[in-house]
Formats: sequence, C-alpha cells, structure tokens
Amino acid sequence: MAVTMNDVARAAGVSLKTVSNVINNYEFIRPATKQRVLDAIDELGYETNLTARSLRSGKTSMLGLVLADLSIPYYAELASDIMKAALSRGYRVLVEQSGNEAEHEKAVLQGQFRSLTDGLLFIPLAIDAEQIIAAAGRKPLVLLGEFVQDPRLDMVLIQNKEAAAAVTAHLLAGGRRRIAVLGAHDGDTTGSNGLRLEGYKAALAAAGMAYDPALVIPCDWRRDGGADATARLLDSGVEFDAVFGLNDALALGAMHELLLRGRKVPEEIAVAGFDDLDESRFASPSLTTVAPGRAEIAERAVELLIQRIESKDAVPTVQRPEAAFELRVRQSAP
Amino acid sequence: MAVTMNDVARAAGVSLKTVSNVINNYEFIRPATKQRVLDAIDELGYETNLTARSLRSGKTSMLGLVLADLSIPYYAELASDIMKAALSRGYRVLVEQSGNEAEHEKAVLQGQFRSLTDGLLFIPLAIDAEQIIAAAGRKPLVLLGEFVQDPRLDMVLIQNKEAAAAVTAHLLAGGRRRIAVLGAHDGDTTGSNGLRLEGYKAALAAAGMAYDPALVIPCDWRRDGGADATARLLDSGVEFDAVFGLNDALALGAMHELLLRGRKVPEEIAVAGFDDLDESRFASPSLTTVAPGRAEIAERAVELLIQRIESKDAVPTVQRPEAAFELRVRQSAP
DNA sequence: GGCCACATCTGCAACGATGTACCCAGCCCG
DNA sequence: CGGGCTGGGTACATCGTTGCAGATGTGGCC
Repeated sequence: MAVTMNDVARAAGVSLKTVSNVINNYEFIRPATKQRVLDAIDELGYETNLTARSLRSGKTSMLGLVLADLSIPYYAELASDIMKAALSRGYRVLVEQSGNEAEHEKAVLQGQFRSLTDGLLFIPLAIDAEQIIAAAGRKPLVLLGEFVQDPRLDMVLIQNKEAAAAVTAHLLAGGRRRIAVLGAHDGDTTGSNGLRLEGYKAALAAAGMAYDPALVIPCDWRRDGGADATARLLDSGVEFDAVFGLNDALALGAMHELLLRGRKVPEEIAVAGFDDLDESRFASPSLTTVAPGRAEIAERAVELLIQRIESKDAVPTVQRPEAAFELRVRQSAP
Repeated sequence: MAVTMNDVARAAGVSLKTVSNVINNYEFIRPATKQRVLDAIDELGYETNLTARSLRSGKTSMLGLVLADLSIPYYAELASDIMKAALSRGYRVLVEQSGNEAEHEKAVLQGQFRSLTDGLLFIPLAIDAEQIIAAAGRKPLVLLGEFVQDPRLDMVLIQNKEAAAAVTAHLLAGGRRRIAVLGAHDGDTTGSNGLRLEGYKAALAAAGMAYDPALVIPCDWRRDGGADATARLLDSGVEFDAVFGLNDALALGAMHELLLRGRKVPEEIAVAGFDDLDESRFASPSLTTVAPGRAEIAERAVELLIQRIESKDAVPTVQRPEAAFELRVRQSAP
C-alpha cells in the first residue's frame, strides 16, 4: 500500500541502500544521484516508516511521560513544556496518565509502555523509591518533582523548601501572623508536601514565630480539596489571617470558599499558592504565588533524560539540577 | 539485550511460533504447553516488543491527537478524556501540539507523525477543509470541534449554535439587554466563533432584540485576549450590561478585567462563558457557562475513529454525532 | 604501468514479531 | 483398514528499515 524505499529505489534507478543513505545524509553520494533520489521521493510521496526504523535501530525517539492526569493544569502546562523541549531535540513524547494509582504507576514502569519509548520521565505520586527501583527496567528513567528522593535515581528537583519559605516570609512581611497551610499533614517531612511544609516552618522560625499544628490542614491537591479544607478550617473556629495553599489549585479553591463566605481577600485573609498557573494570574483577586521555574525544569529533565539515553556509559551518576524559583506577588497577598 | 520470543521459546522447549500463539491467545494449545510458555515468560521477564509487532502487523494501536497546545485548559481536559476513551478500547494516544500554525497543521497531516498512528483526531484551527483534504493521507481522520465543516470529512460536532443561544437566552432572561460578545468578528458565520455568534444572534432575534455589531469584539481565545477585549470595550464607552465570552478563558479574562476596574459582577455586568472548564466552577464569582459534553465528544470521536480504522469498507460515509450540551448557571450570571 | 586510496554505490543479513502453509498424530467413520 | 478430519505444533517468509562488508571505478603517485 504505502510507498517504501524499494519503490523509491526502483524509480530513481539506484539500490535500496542508496536511498537509505540519502535519507540519512550519508556523506559520499554524488549530488546528481542524491537529486535523483530526492526527486523520486518527492514524486512518489515517500515517507519513512518510523516503526521499521525503530525496530532496526532499537530506538523509538520517543520519551514517555507519566503523570497523574492532564486535566490537572499544573501537569498539563508541564507536559506542554516537556513536549516542546523534547521536540526541539528530535524526540516525541508519549503521555500516560497514572490516575495517581500505585498499581498503574508500577505497571507503567515495566509494562509494554517502556518498549515504545527510549526513556521515561516520571512524576511518582503513589509509589516510593524502593518500589520504583524494583519495578523499573533497564531503560533510562528521570524523576520529576520531589515526592521521591533516592541517590540511586536520576531526578530533577524543584526548590520546594526554599520557595515555600519565600512565600511564607512574604506573608509574614505583610503582617500576617496566623498562616494556615493547606495540603499537608502536620508530621510530613518528605515529598513536595513535606518539603513545602518544612519551608513554611523554617520561615516561621526565622521570623521567631511559633508553629501551630492546628493551622495545617491535610487535603487533596485540587481546587475542591482546598475549598473543603477551608470550609473545615472556618467551621473549626481556629483563627487565621492568611492561607498558604501548597499548590495553586488549593489556594484557588480556598479563595473561592473564603469569598463565598463573605471573607475579604486580602483585607481579612491573604491567600498565596505555589506553581504560578496561568489561571492564577487571572483569578479575582489575582493570586500571589511562586513560579517554580517550570520551563527550566522541563528543559533540564528532557536534557538529562536524553543524555542518559544517548550516552554510552551505563553508570548511573546522580545528578540533581536545582531549578530557580520566582515569587509572584499579586492582589491576593500584596 | 532484551528478552525476545526466541529466548522464551528455547526456555520453554517449544517453537517461537508457539510462544507467539500463547501470547495472542490462540485457541488450540494444550494447557500444559501454555503453562510452560507462561512460566518461561515470567521467569525471563519477557515483554512483547510493540515496535516489532507494529511493523509486522501494520498497526500501531496508537491514535494521533493534534491540538493547539496542552497548556490551554480546554484542550488539556479534552485530551485527558480522549486518552481515557482510547485506553479503554486498547489504543494509546500520541499528542502533537500544532501551536495553531497552518504549516505545522499541514505537516502533521502528512508527515512521519502519521506513520506512528493508525488514525488521527484533529482539531483544525489554522487550515480549512480544502487544505486538509489535500494534505491528508489515506489513513482515517476524524475532525473535532467545528472550525471546519465538509461533507467529505468525518467529524464530531458540538452544538455550538444551540448552546450559545441557550447562554444568550439565559442572560436575556436575567434582564440583560446589552450583551457584549468576545471572540468573534461581526461577519463570522463559520467555525466555532461564527456558529456561536450565530447562536447569539438567533437568541436575540427570538427575544425580539436588535443586534448591535458594536458589541462584538474580536480577540484571541485566551484569558489575556478576553481581558484586553474587555479593556477596549470599557474604554470605548459602549454601554453593556453583560459579557458573553465565546469560551471560558475569554469570560474569565473579561471577569478579571471588570473586577480590576471595580465593576461589580454580576450586579452591574453579568458574565457567561462556553466550555465549563474545571476552573470556572471555582472562579470568584463562579462562572455561568455551558458544558458542551466534552466526555461524550471524546467518546464519540474515539469510537468513530476506531471504527474507521477497524472497518474493512474504505467508503468514507459522513457521520455527524451531535453531543448534548448543558447550561451551568452560577454566580456570574444567575 | 601498477598500486593504493578513496569516493561511491551495492547486497545481504538482521531487528522481533506474525501469517501462511504445512506436518504429524490420533480418532472417527464407513 | 484406509481416508478424512481435527487438534496441536512447527518452519519459513515477511513487514521496511539500517549496519556491515564488500564491489566498483577513478585519480594520483612513484
């Protein structure tokens, strides 16, 4: 059905291999020959069969990206950045939604999905380092985010702690004294939740303020999680003059609930988030947040993964680029 | 390096083909043999090489999805739904971002991208039906949305006109008399913009109201486009008591600008959108909008495309499922 | 003139799976 | 008892490319 190299070869009066050489820019081909081949390709409308090439070369030129769900804006924006970074380096991205389920995450690490990709970018949420190492195959793997940390794994970190501290410090500088934190448990110390909570505590300590566990409310990292948590907080009667959502979705949910209940933002209660989603800029009031350097994270992760794929040495050195963050002060917490 | 069927065959003491038969659930295999093969697979950790299978079978079991950019929430949410619909039918989705550029859209229709997929779901934005037909290859293609319409192409429509009319009627029922429309040119009659504008006009006519072109403001379908358009509208001095953003992003941008300028929503000016993004529910005030039945669109599009892929008859019948819409009345336009 | 070096091009085998054809044993049936 | 059928399995070619190992031709140089 489709046009193959053989057809092109016949049309151009050369061998199949010469067509292959032309396509792969082999150096020693007479210009005239090359032109004949190119003309034939044009005329017949030949397209390389990437499947065949993959089989032969053992490379698919695709990166796998495993995340919870594209309908979550942070992941969608990150995916977009990653796809662009990959494309500029000659790779495509195959996205897989794990739905935040441990079984699914494990399956993806070993399953057939791997055979379609040369390497994996993985945002683990439900499984830990041991499980990842146990389940992962031999192909390159780079972790994103920071729910998991292990010296045996490549990963690209973001400055969770520092950035969270910066947000907290900003709220304190604005005169807030009782800052509620949404999206963590009191005891958390690892993962994005734990590290951001640590940053919060560090900023409090630096300001000589006491840490009150009653202000730390666990919940799903989604808008409705933030709204629910805020409702619970308001109902509980605990006093607070600011809310720090450990991600923007939480903060936006919180703000929605606060306004719904007639609390003034930021006059009565300031709100701040973490991620700098596009929508945060257009919220009303616009959301103060911290940009974790998403584009840079995407670039670095893609670069690191491709390096692993293309480098001959199989020795997995640990490398942890730290992407820069930037505080975005807006109306919700001036 | 990797374990192949050959290795499994040797380990199980059967022929390579028998392993293949076991994997493909060929009926006539003695249970004992089957078990031996399965044990060998388990022991060696064999995984089918999907690339090889694709080459041999001529099917990749992947659907291509071409959209402007995943960072746009509507596309991200649609992509998520499409991936789920495809996965439940045994297909994966390979996403390609066109960036809304005509050249890129054309390239994707013919380029190597096609050889990686069995069929394409395409949301055309920058090119028209003629260009699509000229550029498209022989593989199945299903269009989404409604920027393009042509009887020679398969597509899944949404009820742009009817849904837009419903939104407009709702605003009118709320007593609004001067409804600005963001995201269309006065003369538009085709594409999502044109059709939604037509719906708007139809609702006005049904209510016996005059249509005023001065209320129709063209702009990019993004939050900042909506904000800019609203700023221009306010500056122009044209009177209006409601804003209908032709998508939610526009409406949210508009609402942001209105509130920024101290206009009360919905008391002074009501705001309504189109899409029912997740974030619209949590905007403050929450956004009145219309849900176009995204999940159903995704299901239908995937179903139609897979039907085209798997059906033997190559005759391209025109089929246009109409997904149902639902008005979501919220605070911004009660 | 002979030989080497190099540019240019070719043929064959392979990547790892599946389709097709075929083989063999057992069994039923006339 | 022979022929046909059917269950259970195998061998080989093949999908469209690329790597490897030549084969050919041309010019330069001693």
